[in-house]
Amino acid sequence: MHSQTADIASSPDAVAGRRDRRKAESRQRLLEAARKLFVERGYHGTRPQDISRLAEVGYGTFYLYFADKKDCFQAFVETAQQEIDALIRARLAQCRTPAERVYGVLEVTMDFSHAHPGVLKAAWAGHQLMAREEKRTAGPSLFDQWSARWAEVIRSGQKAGMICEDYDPKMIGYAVLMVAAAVLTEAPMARANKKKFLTNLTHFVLRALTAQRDAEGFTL
Amino acid sequence: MHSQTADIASSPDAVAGRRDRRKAESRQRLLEAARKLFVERGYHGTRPQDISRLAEVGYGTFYLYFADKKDCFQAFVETAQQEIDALIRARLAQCRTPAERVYGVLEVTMDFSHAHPGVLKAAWAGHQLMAREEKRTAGPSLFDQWSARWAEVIRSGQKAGMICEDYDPKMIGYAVLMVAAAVLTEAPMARANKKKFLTNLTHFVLRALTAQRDAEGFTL
Amino acid sequence: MHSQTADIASSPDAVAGRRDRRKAESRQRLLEAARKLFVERGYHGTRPQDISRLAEVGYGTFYLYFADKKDCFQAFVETAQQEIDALIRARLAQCRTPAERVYGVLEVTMDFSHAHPGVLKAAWAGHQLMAREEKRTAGPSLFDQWSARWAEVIRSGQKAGMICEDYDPKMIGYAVLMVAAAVLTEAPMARANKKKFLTNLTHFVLRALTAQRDAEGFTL
Amino acid sequence: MHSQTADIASSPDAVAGRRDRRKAESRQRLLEAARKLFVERGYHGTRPQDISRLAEVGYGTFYLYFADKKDCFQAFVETAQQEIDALIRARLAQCRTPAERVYGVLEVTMDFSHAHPGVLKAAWAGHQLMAREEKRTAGPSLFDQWSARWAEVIRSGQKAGMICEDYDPKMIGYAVLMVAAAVLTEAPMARANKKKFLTNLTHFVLRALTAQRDAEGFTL
DNA sequence: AATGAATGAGCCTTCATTCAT
DNA sequence: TATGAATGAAGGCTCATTCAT
Repeated sequence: MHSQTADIASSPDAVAGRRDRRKAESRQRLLEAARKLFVERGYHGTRPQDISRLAEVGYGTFYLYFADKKDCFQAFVETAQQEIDALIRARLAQCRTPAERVYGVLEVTMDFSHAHPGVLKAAWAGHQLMAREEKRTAGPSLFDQWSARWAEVIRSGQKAGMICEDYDPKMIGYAVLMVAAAVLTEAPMARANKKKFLTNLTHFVLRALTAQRDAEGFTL
Repeated sequence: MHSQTADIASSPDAVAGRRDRRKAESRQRLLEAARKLFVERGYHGTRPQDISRLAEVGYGTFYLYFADKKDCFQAFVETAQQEIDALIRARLAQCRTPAERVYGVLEVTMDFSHAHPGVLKAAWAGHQLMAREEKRTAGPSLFDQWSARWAEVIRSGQKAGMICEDYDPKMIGYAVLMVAAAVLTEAPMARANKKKFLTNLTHFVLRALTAQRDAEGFTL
Repeated sequence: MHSQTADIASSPDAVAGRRDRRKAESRQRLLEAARKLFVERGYHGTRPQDISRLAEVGYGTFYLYFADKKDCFQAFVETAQQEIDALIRARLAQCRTPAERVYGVLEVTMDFSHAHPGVLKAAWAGHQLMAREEKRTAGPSLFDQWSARWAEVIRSGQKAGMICEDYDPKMIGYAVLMVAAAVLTEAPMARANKKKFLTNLTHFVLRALTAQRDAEGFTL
Repeated sequence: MHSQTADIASSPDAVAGRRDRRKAESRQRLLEAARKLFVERGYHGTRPQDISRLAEVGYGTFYLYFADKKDCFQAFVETAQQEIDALIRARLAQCRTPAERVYGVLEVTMDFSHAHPGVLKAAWAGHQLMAREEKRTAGPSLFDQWSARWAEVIRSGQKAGMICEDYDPKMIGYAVLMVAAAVLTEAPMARANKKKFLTNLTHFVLRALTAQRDAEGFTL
């Protein structure tokens, strides 16, 4: 019984399989450590060494999985981006009206922000940091993607007659994004009274978007 | 014999005066150089030496006017803050209705942002950077101050019955601030079509704020 | 049961034989990769990992065949040395007069240098590198051996009355060696006009060596 | 009397002058330390730190005077080159016949090599090292320059009928250079019996160059 | 007040080597 | 025999700050 499992376990494929798993584990642990530290101390306050130590691997191991510190940070940003993105997509799939969508996205974002405090903030701030220092930012940023998605929501809302037609979708998409970003800047009031904050923001956005007669007195 | 040479050169007061002017000049030049560099290269990309060189003073001179690099950065932030603040105050003094105020603030902010590209963005981003690294941030941040001011605008608008009464002024103040911040994040669309961008944002905020019957269909 | 499977596969001897061949193969491939890389990038520019990868064996395999990087380098040097040595010996066996020997050696060296560009140069330069860093250089260097061989050629030429008797064989052996080294330093002119370069050098050395009346006018 | 000298000493120009002297001193000490260490331990065995420590300046000071380690090494090479160059020029100015020139150059080189053991060798070996790693080698190498100079000597000797006309000056210049290089490779025999070594080499080169009937028996 | 050479702790990164599989 | 993930000492270099002048 020992020899049998041993034979199976020691086949080249099995060895490679175990190695791959080990490898994936290391990367995962480094990424988790990186997230924790980047969030707590920011990009410049975090050394590759610190990440390695927290991940309980050697210093050099860091560079087996990331080309350099920047690469690791970008991996962190992308991971956070994908996580929240998946959540938002899932939520949006259940929403029909623009109102539901707005509320849904804000809620998901806020929930994520509470479950993983500082992550989105760090990812966002750091992303801008990177943007200046080098141009190798592959693809459109988190910011741009979400902005574009909001623009799309607005465009379809306009077609359905539910959103003011005089809006430029891209510009207003950007504005909505900024309001949503209020959630992740971690204003003290947001932590203290989540539900109320969420309701206020949602009303704010929906009233801003909803097609209706403008109140008298604000001709520009 | 001392008085004699002094007479020839200038009176003690005049000497002191010139010294002060010279001193003020050095500080001023350092501050201008700092602004340029912090905006162009960011906090971490700017060395005290760079600032000194651009200001055409000795390296050591930097430390005659600033305790350290951070101190200099904070001076830059405060200066930018005061400049825009003065402009906003002046503009608000001419506005009566909330609508005017909103439009006015957005316009002033945008004009400043175009006149001094990157300054507000750098000041804001850098401020957040500082906030994490040390707690010695004197006084409330640029962000907090403006947020409070918007809250005040909203509160008074509510009293006048022009702004929805169900809003929490602080929370919505924060939301409006975020939209205003869209102006200074330098979205490409903002530069390309300033007037349109401004109009869109203003409409957005005003519709969000204005007290009126909610459209049917967005019960939360 | 063991013998059975063995029979099906192959006899123990055949297995061992294949293993040896495999082993020799790995070493051979590592050595070839090492030569290529040491020549292209030099000692310090070549990592054991690079050699392993080019040889298409695992990183650890390198250390099954070489104690360390230095050991591998020395193996490369020795191999190159043996190769050219064998060629020179073969050529010398056909030469009778010192003139023939000189020309023969220069030609062989040059041919080798063209067939394997950079190898002798790298071996020579690297050898000197090693010499400083550690004293464990086993045996006399390539340089010393050849120098000694030239000394021998000269000594025998002097006995035959064909080479100036006032020369110290070792010193002049060294001088001839340096001229021969010109061949492997890869001067641009050597590549461009091989035949002419070779003729010039050979004449140079032979005239220098040949016993004859000195021209008037160069009393030292 | 004190105030007077103080006034003179403290004038801005005097301060600047003292600073410049101090600065030049630091560079000089770094360069001397660098030479000592590069010669003793070679390029890869010498760390900027070591150089700084030996020069008794801070680690960072090194980088005030050299862009990087390579730059420092090149400065060392150039310095050595200029020193020996000046000596050779001075000597050549006194020589009339090619014979004198050859002997003169060999003697100067050897004297320098004895006075500064290892310097030329290190400079030469290191120069080749650099050549592979980067192409920013400004201007022609030590090697190329000297080779060209010998070529010139040979060309003029040919015109005067003192050097065989069938030689290609550049190729033979290269050959002579190699023989001269024998001096700086520090063969053991060179140290032991300087005068004899020098005489042997000089005879060797002069016989090689001198125009005369070739001995019978070495048609190529 | 002004200067700029000097400083050295600390950063990011590499690579020869090991060892569990 | 073969593997390749893991290691961490060591390397080159930067930069905020000081201090003698």
